[in-house]
Amino acid sequence: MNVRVRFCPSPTGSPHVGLARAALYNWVFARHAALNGGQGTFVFRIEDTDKERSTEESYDALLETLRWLGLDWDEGPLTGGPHGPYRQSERTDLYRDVLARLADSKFTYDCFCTTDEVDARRKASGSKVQGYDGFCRELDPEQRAAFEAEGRSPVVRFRMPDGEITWHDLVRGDVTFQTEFVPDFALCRANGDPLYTLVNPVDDALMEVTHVLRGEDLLSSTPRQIPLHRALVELGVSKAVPDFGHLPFVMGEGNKKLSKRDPEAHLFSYRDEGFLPEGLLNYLALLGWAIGPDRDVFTLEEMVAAFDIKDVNPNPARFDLKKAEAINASHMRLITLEDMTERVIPFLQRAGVLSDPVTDDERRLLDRAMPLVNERMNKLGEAPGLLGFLFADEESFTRDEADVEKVLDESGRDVVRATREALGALDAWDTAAIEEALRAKLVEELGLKPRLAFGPVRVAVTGSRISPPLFESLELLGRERSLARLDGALA
RNA sequence: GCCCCCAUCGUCUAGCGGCCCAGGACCCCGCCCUUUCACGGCGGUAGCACGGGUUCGAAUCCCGUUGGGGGUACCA
Repeated sequence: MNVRVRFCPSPTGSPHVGLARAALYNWVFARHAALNGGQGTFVFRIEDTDKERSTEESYDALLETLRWLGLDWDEGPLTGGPHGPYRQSERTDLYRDVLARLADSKFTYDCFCTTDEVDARRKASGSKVQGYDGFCRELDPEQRAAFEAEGRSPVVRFRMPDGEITWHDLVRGDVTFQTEFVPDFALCRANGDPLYTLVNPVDDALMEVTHVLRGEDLLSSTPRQIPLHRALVELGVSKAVPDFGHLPFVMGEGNKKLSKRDPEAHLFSYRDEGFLPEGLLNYLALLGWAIGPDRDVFTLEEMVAAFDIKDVNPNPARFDLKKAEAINASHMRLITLEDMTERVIPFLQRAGVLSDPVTDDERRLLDRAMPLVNERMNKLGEAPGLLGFLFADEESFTRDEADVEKVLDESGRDVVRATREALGALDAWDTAAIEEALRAKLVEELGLKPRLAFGPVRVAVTGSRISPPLFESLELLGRERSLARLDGALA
């Protein structure tokens, strides 16, 4: 099967997770189609016809989103392709041409009505149907001249056919609309600017898109787009009407469609917190699709092999941060230690834990420390909190105030004093020796429970009650610095 | 208002007429492991929205009700 799908966001605002899920499903659908000798093409198109709202910043963010997720596009911005340009703002001539051909064949007509006039007529007639009433459908030359004499310029409307529009939705099955409820819609503004209603189907036609997989919010625009596609086929602009599949919404906390306003929605916040792209992708995939009855962690490749649009669940899914984090955590355990080390470095640099570039000493210490923390992290962003104490010099090292208060009270300080004494007398400085010395001193000699014995030492040395294993940490910190930290805790 | 979509544990889902007094995952709660925190292991609570059909048999098919969501622009 020859499949051409597209991802066509408009560059307004910050990319959100619903967008990423749509990109993922389209991408996977294309890659799956290419698996058994078929062809699958993933087209990336920018819908920036709304000059008011589109921004260059948002355009860049869209590119960055796909790059970060690792969803490569076969045709689109930067890479180009046979159906370019891929930004609608650069395709105006194409739309003008199609518009002219549609008008010549009477698929469209000029409409001079104002919104107020349409509303007034609807009120007068008592019609339940919202939207345009077709008033200008058959304007004669005199009426037209009269409107123009008033200084009005027309919008272009599509002439909706009578009857019903039915399509077999790839995720929902048959969907039917009576066209009496789908009024003639505007394709282009009075000032000549083409609208989404025109450019989206026209580009899908021109770019030979075979399958339109998009959000459910566009379900009700499909009965308008199908007749337009049919018109384009009739005019020879395209060969076929694409198939449609409407993906379920991604909902937020309040059971509302996740919007760009919701903080939960912002894709980059996940990246910045240290989600792995493969972890987020895996979670997003789960919002409407399952790889099997008792499995929910998988790789992109596995998803490509198993994905079928027919298996996509039509009901809306709620975004659950806890589950997203859990899935991400599973992927953290799937990557190698070396890989995780590389990925964690930018987070440590941003937090000021490591220099940029990383020095040789830092690198050596990091390589020794990573095995202590790699299974303790669920997100890359947790690294600075876990490892910071190892890299901090004594001036910048700080302890968590609440932890100090809780653990380093009088008895805690006694423990630290005893520790200082035991470790100060220690010859060898390795994990085994340190553990042996501390157990002998604190547990056996002083009779402390391990929990009470090591807690104060942990806070004294790492600055927190939560840290990598203590004895290993002491070894990595080194004798001098460890003793200095113990002294510092007593000062 | 009108049109359309949706309906299995709190959440994401498996289930496409008998294998289901419904399986997995997250969350939550116990227990084990344990120098903290995580990891890991074991166990537990919890669901087919409701009402009619169809059928020998319904979570699965049909109709209705209720509930939720979206659309209703010279936005996308």
